[in-house]
Amino acid sequence: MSYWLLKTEPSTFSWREQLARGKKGEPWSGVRNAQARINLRAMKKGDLAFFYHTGDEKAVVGIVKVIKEAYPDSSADEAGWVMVDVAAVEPLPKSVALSDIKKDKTFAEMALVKNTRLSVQPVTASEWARVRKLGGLQ
DNA sequence: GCCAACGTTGGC
DNA sequence: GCCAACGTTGGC
Repeated sequence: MSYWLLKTEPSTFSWREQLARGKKGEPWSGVRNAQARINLRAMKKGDLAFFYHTGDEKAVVGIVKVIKEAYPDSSADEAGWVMVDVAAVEPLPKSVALSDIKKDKTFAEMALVKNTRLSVQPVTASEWARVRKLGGLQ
Protein backbone atom coordinates (compact mmCIF):
# COMPACT_ATOMS: atom_id res chain seq x y z
CA MET A 1 0.00 0.00 0.00
CA SER A 2 1.44 3.31 -1.08
CA TYR A 3 0.63 6.92 -0.44
CA TRP A 4 0.39 9.73 -2.99
CA LEU A 5 -0.46 13.36 -3.42
CA LEU A 6 -2.63 14.69 -6.22
CA LYS A 7 -2.66 18.36 -7.14
CA THR A 8 -5.56 20.17 -8.65
CA GLU A 9 -6.52 23.73 -9.35
CA PRO A 10 -9.85 24.13 -7.50
CA SER A 11 -11.39 26.16 -10.32
CA THR A 12 -10.77 23.15 -12.58
CA PHE A 13 -11.68 20.35 -10.20
CA SER A 14 -12.16 20.85 -6.49
CA TRP A 15 -12.50 18.78 -3.38
CA ARG A 16 -16.14 19.83 -3.20
CA GLU A 17 -16.74 18.23 -6.58
CA GLN A 18 -14.78 15.14 -5.62
CA LEU A 19 -16.87 14.76 -2.46
CA ALA A 20 -20.05 15.11 -4.49
CA ARG A 21 -19.04 12.10 -6.62
CA GLY A 22 -19.10 9.95 -3.51
CA LYS A 23 -18.07 6.32 -3.73
CA LYS A 24 -18.38 6.25 -7.50
CA GLY A 25 -15.33 8.46 -7.71
CA GLU A 26 -14.00 10.38 -10.65
CA PRO A 27 -11.26 9.84 -13.26
CA TRP A 28 -8.08 11.77 -12.51
CA SER A 29 -7.50 12.82 -16.10
CA GLY A 30 -5.40 15.41 -17.84
CA VAL A 31 -1.96 14.44 -16.56
CA ARG A 32 0.57 15.22 -19.30
CA ASN A 33 3.88 14.85 -17.59
CA ALA A 34 6.20 11.88 -17.87
CA GLN A 35 7.14 11.66 -14.20
CA ALA A 36 3.54 12.06 -13.12
CA ARG A 37 2.55 9.27 -15.49
CA ILE A 38 5.09 6.94 -13.93
CA ASN A 39 3.47 7.63 -10.59
CA LEU A 40 -0.05 7.11 -11.95
CA ARG A 41 1.00 3.74 -13.33
CA ALA A 42 2.47 2.73 -9.98
CA MET A 43 -0.80 3.32 -8.15
CA LYS A 44 -2.63 0.28 -6.87
CA LYS A 45 -6.28 -0.13 -6.04
CA GLY A 46 -6.73 0.79 -2.39
CA ASP A 47 -3.78 3.21 -2.27
CA LEU A 48 -4.53 6.48 -0.54
CA ALA A 49 -3.73 10.00 -1.73
CA PHE A 50 -3.86 13.50 -0.37
CA PHE A 51 -6.01 15.90 -2.36
CA TYR A 52 -4.12 19.18 -2.74
CA HIS A 53 -5.46 22.52 -3.96
CA THR A 54 -3.03 24.72 -5.88
CA GLY A 55 -3.54 28.41 -6.68
CA ASP A 56 -4.95 30.65 -3.96
CA GLU A 57 -5.42 27.85 -1.43
CA LYS A 58 -2.19 25.86 -1.56
CA ALA A 59 -3.31 23.31 1.00
CA VAL A 60 -4.03 19.62 1.50
CA VAL A 61 -7.78 19.44 1.94
CA GLY A 62 -8.78 15.79 1.86
CA ILE A 63 -8.01 12.13 1.36
CA VAL A 64 -8.98 10.01 -1.63
CA LYS A 65 -8.62 6.34 -2.46
CA VAL A 66 -7.60 4.74 -5.74
CA ILE A 67 -10.59 2.70 -6.93
CA LYS A 68 -9.38 1.92 -10.46
CA GLU A 69 -5.80 1.52 -11.62
CA ALA A 70 -4.25 3.25 -14.64
CA TYR A 71 -6.14 3.03 -17.92
CA PRO A 72 -6.06 5.16 -21.11
CA ASP A 73 -6.92 8.82 -20.58
CA SER A 74 -9.90 9.54 -22.83
CA SER A 75 -9.21 13.27 -22.62
CA ALA A 76 -5.80 12.93 -24.31
CA ASP A 77 -5.20 13.84 -27.96
CA GLU A 78 -2.57 11.18 -28.33
CA ALA A 79 -2.31 7.63 -27.06
CA GLY A 80 -0.16 6.71 -24.10
CA TRP A 81 -1.47 8.97 -21.37
CA VAL A 82 -3.31 7.36 -18.49
CA MET A 83 -5.68 8.20 -15.67
CA VAL A 84 -6.86 6.48 -12.51
CA ASP A 85 -10.20 6.72 -10.73
CA VAL A 86 -10.26 8.08 -7.20
CA ALA A 87 -13.05 8.41 -4.65
CA ALA A 88 -13.25 10.72 -1.64
CA VAL A 89 -12.51 9.02 1.67
CA GLU A 90 -12.72 11.92 4.10
CA PRO A 91 -11.95 15.61 4.35
CA LEU A 92 -9.21 16.88 6.63
CA PRO A 93 -10.91 18.57 9.58
CA LYS A 94 -8.24 21.23 9.24
CA SER A 95 -6.62 21.83 5.85
CA VAL A 96 -2.83 21.72 5.92
CA ALA A 97 -1.30 24.74 4.18
CA LEU A 98 1.84 24.59 2.09
CA SER A 99 3.33 27.24 4.36
CA ASP A 100 2.89 24.89 7.34
CA ILE A 101 4.41 22.02 5.40
CA LYS A 102 7.42 24.17 4.55
CA LYS A 103 7.91 25.01 8.21
CA ASP A 104 8.04 21.38 9.31
CA LYS A 105 11.33 19.56 8.82
CA THR A 106 9.48 16.28 8.35
CA PHE A 107 8.75 17.50 4.85
CA ALA A 108 12.18 18.80 3.85
CA GLU A 109 12.52 16.15 1.14
CA MET A 110 8.91 16.10 0.06
CA ALA A 111 8.25 16.57 -3.65
CA LEU A 112 5.66 19.19 -2.80
CA VAL A 113 8.53 21.30 -1.47
CA LYS A 114 11.38 20.19 -3.72
CA ASN A 115 9.58 19.74 -7.02
CA THR A 116 6.68 22.13 -6.98
CA ARG A 117 5.58 21.36 -10.51
CA LEU A 118 5.04 17.64 -10.14
CA SER A 119 1.29 17.09 -10.06
CA VAL A 120 1.23 13.42 -9.05
CA GLN A 121 3.80 12.53 -6.44
CA PRO A 122 4.63 9.83 -3.92
CA VAL A 123 4.30 10.46 -0.18
CA THR A 124 6.25 8.51 2.44
CA ALA A 125 4.55 6.81 5.37
CA SER A 126 6.02 9.32 7.82
CA GLU A 127 4.93 12.28 5.68
CA TRP A 128 1.50 10.73 5.41
CA ALA A 129 1.15 10.34 9.17
CA ARG A 130 2.41 13.86 9.83
CA VAL A 131 0.04 15.57 7.40
CA ARG A 132 -2.87 13.57 8.80
CA LYS A 133 -1.98 14.74 12.28
CA LEU A 134 -1.58 18.36 11.24
CA GLY A 135 -4.92 18.01 9.49
CA GLY A 136 -6.64 17.01 12.70
CA LEU A 137 -6.98 13.27 12.16
CA GLN A 138 -5.93 10.97 15.00
C1' DG B 1 2.18 40.40 -12.50
C1' DC B 2 6.49 38.34 -11.98
C1' DC B 3 9.69 34.78 -12.00
C1' DA B 4 11.98 30.26 -10.77
C1' DA B 5 11.97 25.61 -11.97
C1' DC B 6 11.25 22.38 -15.09
C1' DG B 7 9.94 20.24 -19.57
C1' DT B 8 9.83 20.30 -24.57
C1' DT B 9 11.15 21.64 -29.08
C1' DG B 10 14.05 22.49 -32.83
C1' DG B 11 18.41 24.14 -34.94
C1' DC B 12 22.91 22.81 -35.43
C1' DG C 1 23.58 14.67 -28.86
C1' DC C 2 23.84 19.37 -27.17
C1' DC C 3 21.76 23.43 -25.84
C1' DA C 4 19.20 27.82 -26.60
C1' DA C 5 14.66 29.33 -26.87
C1' DC C 6 10.27 28.91 -25.57
C1' DG C 7 6.09 27.29 -22.95
C1' DT C 8 3.89 25.85 -18.65
C1' DT C 9 3.23 25.30 -13.80
C1' DG C 10 2.66 27.10 -9.57
C1' DG C 11 4.44 29.91 -5.69
C1' DC C 12 5.26 34.58 -4.24
